[in-house]
Amino acid sequence: MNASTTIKAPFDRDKQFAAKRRAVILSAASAFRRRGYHNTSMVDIAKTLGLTKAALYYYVRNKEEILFESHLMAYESMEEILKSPRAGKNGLEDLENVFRDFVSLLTQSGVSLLTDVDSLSEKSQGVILARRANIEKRVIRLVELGHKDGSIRRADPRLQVFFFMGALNWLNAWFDSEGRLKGDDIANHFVEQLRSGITADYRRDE
Amino acid sequence: MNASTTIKAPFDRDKQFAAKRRAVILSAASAFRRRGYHNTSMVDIAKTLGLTKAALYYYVRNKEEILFESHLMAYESMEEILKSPRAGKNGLEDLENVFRDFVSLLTQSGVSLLTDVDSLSEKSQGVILARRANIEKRVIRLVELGHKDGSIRRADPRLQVFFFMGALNWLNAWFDSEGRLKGDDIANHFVEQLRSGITADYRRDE
DNA sequence: AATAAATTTGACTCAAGGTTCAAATTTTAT
DNA sequence: ATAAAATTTGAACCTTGAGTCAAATTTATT
Repeated sequence: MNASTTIKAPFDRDKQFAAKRRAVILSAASAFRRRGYHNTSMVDIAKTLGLTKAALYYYVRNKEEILFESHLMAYESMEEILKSPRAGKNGLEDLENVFRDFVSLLTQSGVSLLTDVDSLSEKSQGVILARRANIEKRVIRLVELGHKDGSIRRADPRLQVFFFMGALNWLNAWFDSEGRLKGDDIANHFVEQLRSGITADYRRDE
Repeated sequence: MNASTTIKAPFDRDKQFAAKRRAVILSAASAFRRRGYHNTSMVDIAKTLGLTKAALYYYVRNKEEILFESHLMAYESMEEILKSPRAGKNGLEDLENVFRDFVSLLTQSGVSLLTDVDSLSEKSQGVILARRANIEKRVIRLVELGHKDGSIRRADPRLQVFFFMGALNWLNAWFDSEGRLKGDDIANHFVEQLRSGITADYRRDE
């Protein structure tokens, strides 16, 4: 087993380190989501991990880096969803699938969608906003696809996207304070409302 | 004109003071909305008003009070909208009117809907959250009204409301960085999407 | 013009919290 | 068992920004 340890050891180390670093960020991100970045101190973060403030600096350069990585983690997950095929029979269904996965991600995986971009340095801000813009653009493309194949009503795609992306971001404010709701139920409900709104009847327009 | 000044003077004073105080809060609220509460210093607020930090304390007790009043101002405007009759011919139309007014308020009046409740003292937090809950409850009632009169599809009214209230809060993140959009256009678009979602065709469900 | 009241300011205090670092502790390798 | 590397800590430092206050300035009153 010596052979295996000497070979696996350094690999394990890096993995352990990466895992712990990830734990730090996930835990912090969750706190940021609930209480906000500036209302969460490094001591808070350390305590919930059973560590000391100073120990955090073994895993991250500074507090801002945690915020940066938190944002990144969420966006990477969302990009992952956008990459996966899961194609329906038209643009609308594709969009529904993506949106459902977004909601499930945010209600079940522990990944947090944050909004505080202004607490980042100018540089990081640029990276994060670009990332977000990229995701938005891809979602907008899905909508435009739906326009073309006739599955989605024609209108300013940008506005259409902003409207329902708001529902995702607003989740932070109320989800899990309403513990009785299952993530999947929310996802299904939201998809339905994304598609058909709230009207009961069939008439288009006035 | 002496007679008028002696009579009007004390009244004018209070009015001027109140007006200036209001200006402080509105200006600060706008900055809070764009940059966030903690990324806006008292010096920042003072500077945009052509004042000194110390002068602000002539108008408010402390920074938190500004945040509190900012929240309050938005919620009062929203309650105002909810109070006004403007009744349509069913629950859905009532809701549409309210929602349209909400969007117009937030895109045109300078009133800002903030989300940072955690930076308030426990006491103020209670007041603000109660206020918000009250507004939500009234909107939920409108939805339930629509359920009863058959104008709104039956589903968990809470979830229905959370979905489209998200669109309001998300406005902060993108509106006025997209300067070319008129507030009324957004309001109309959003009402349409609130009602009918984005699907192009008439079929209900699958 | 003189006085009083209202408003604003500069200079200061103070606390909170992010960051550093040398030393202590724990874990791994030989 | 011992040395080396990795991890954690306590005790500081340091910056930022909120809040205070007596004095200065501006505005209103007689």
